[in-house]
Amino acid sequence: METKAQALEIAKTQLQLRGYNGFSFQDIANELGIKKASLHYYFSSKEDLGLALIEDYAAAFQQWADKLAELSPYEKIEKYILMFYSFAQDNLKICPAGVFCVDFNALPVRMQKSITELQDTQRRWLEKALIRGIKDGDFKKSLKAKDTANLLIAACQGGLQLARFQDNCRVMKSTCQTLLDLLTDI
Amino acid sequence: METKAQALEIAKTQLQLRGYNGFSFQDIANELGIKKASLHYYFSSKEDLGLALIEDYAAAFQQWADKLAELSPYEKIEKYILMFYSFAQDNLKICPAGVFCVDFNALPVRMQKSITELQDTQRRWLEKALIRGIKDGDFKKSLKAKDTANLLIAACQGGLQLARFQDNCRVMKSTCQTLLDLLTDI
DNA sequence: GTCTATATATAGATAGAC
DNA sequence: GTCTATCTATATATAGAC
Repeated sequence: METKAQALEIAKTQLQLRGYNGFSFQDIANELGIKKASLHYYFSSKEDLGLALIEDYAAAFQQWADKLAELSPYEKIEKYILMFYSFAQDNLKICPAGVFCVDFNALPVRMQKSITELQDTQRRWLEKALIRGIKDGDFKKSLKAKDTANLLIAACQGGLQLARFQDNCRVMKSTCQTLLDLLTDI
Repeated sequence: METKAQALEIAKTQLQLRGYNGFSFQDIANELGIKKASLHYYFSSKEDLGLALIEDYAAAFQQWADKLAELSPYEKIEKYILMFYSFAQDNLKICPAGVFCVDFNALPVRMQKSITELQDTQRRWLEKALIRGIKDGDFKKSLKAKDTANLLIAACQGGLQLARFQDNCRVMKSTCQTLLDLLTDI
């Protein structure tokens, strides 16, 4: 399964650097040093590869979230932002959701479903942390958890795009920090 | 110039619905009822079309901004959000910058420059409005104009993506309204 | 300005040998 | 598992007729 895992890693990088239509089996094969036809042994179609990518991201998020179970709501939100920031730090990558959103209407239905599911999972995770955080006083009492979760996601995804345009990953961090300050009572 | 303008309109719609690599000369030609080869009379290459698209957006923004000269800083920001919201209302379109950001690394250099220029223009416009708005008390005194401008752009672009995923344009509006409330002292 | 015809490149995908 | 060879579809792009 070594080759399959390697192929997935390469695909993930390409996806976040050049978009879903911005890389091909050929690109992955080149980097892997095999022929593109060989890749069909692991992924019968590009849709198949696309689904594997999304599942991989979903599994990684689940694993990541499990590790943070003991942290405070505020710390969880901080870590969430840092997870996205680590994308920007790595060659100004943007997030997979931002990538798939663009050609969403042109994607196979199964991929559309898988992506929205992943987004829903993340939004619910944020919302849950925010509900407790608002109650505990980590965040402003006046906030609505649902709207705030959406705003956080938007700031992260939008922040990554700003970083790429401005060729400076710190822009993403300061943008999200500005929001974080606004969410806490000062 | 009628046909050229029509082609640009179709391209703009396709761009915001399916991404830059998500439509072809063929698609435009079909909708226009001509042959794809004929389009090369107006746009010698897809890069040429891409540049025309960006210039078109830039001109539209300039025109839009000029009309708002008399408004208060707060009203300007409100209008800025509404401009993006009108994208979401129209078949859950996302913004051109969000589209081009994804395949940015795969785009011709001239397009990259043109896009970042457009983004810079919008950011400077926001920043200028915010500097006055913060001074006038429209917005919180503690805000930094530059960071706030970035946060607003991120919320708009990210909000459009959320709307598409959640298949609900109002999500974009409530997300930005949540931010707007945070930016004003309440 | 628009057409037909064609060139060229590349994508995703399959068949079958090794 | 990986290869060669091949198929089909589609993209951008050009030449030249009308």
